[in-house]
Amino acid sequence: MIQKPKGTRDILPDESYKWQYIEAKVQELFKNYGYKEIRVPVFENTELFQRGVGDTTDVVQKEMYTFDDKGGRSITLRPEGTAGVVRAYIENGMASLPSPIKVWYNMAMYRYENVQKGRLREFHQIGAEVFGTSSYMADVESITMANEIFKILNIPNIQLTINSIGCPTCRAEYQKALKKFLEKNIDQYCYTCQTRFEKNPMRILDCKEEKCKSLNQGAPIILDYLCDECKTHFENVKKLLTEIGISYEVDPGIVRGLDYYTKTVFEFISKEEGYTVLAGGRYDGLVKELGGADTPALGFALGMERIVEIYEKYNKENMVEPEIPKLYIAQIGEKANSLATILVKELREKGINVQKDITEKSIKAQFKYADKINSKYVLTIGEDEINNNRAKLKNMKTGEEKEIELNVEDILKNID
RNA sequence: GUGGAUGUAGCUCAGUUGGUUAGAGCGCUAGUUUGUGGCACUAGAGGCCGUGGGUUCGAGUCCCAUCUUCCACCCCA
Repeated sequence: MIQKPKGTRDILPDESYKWQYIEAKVQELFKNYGYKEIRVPVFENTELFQRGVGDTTDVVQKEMYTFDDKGGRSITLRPEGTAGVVRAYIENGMASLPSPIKVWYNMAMYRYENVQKGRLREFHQIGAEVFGTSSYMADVESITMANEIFKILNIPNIQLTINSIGCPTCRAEYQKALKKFLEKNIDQYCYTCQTRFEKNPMRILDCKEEKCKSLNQGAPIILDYLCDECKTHFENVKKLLTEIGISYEVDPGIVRGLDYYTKTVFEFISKEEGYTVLAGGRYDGLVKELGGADTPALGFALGMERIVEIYEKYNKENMVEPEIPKLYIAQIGEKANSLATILVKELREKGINVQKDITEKSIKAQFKYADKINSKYVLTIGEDEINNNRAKLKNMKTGEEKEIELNVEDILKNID
């Protein structure tokens, strides 16, 4: 048996309808916020992610599916959505569209990671990006829309945390100050923290070791180092969020793992599951970095596998129902089959979910099958029915049977 | 990349100190007065016991390796 590659999942029929439900809900919400769908390639030139996501990030350094194609080009399966969308924005001159430009996407991502709870090598993200606004109002609108997702899906216990990581100028200042602070006692920190020092010193502030926690007392905080512009921006975001009644927590420890973020960053964390379901932020420098005009932008992405898992947990009672057939036409004999085939075709053309036997089962087995697939009604056709042009329609739930005329109109009238 | 657990029918799992043709429940297929589902009964199909080595007269059972799945670190959605 050939099995699927590590870290991949099949989404079977008994689950896919839940995905469709969530996707439809989210997409409707996005539409009302003025977002339109964008679809971009699964693979891109490797350089896009190296420059966009950042050469030093873990994602680029050790998690990308990269290979040379037969033409010798270095190709990478997208590990995230933003870089490709930004590339498409630049390449297709979308800057000339009325600003702001809002797009959403729903696509698979690929990261060579070790598999664990809520983490796969192929996973799916729905994301939303806005181009052409540097205003804090865009940050708030984006966070508001994200927040709505959990409301419309009836998912509680989600914590919104926000932070500002400043612009390149103030962040550099901060990192200098932080390193200076950490340097004094770096040999007393745990091993992981020591390895974090060069690459990602801000992570040390998030360490759970008691020893490191106490050493971190009095460490400088990014928020104290923000330049005036970044500071005002963040204050405005917080103020408006409060005004419109969205509760949040400021967590100076949030550092997104992708290099392109600036100013506002945010995460929606499931308290039950302990992982982040949705995350995003502003990336004012990315469009320029990838060769476009200097364009402010921001966005977020949510993990489908994670949100489906949580959705199921909280919606056991009022779970969406899978689509079930309205009618099953049971048949006996060849003539009945011909008629059933025609009826089924015509009813389907009218948009009705109707099933019939295509396995040459006995009448009894046909009824069994109709019951298993939860068909609401069963119409039985045999010689007599064809001759009399009347047939019995059975309500499978109540067991009631009534005789109706054997034509599409009368069938439609009797199956509500 | 590191550490820990796991692997027997489609699914959930039994399988006794290594011993003959590997079991159950559910599901699937068919039948139980030959034109009617759910309940009950009967029968059937379906397993190279994750894979590859080794120990042994003999391995689902013991040893080694490897892969998968799950969990944690790192990192992330």
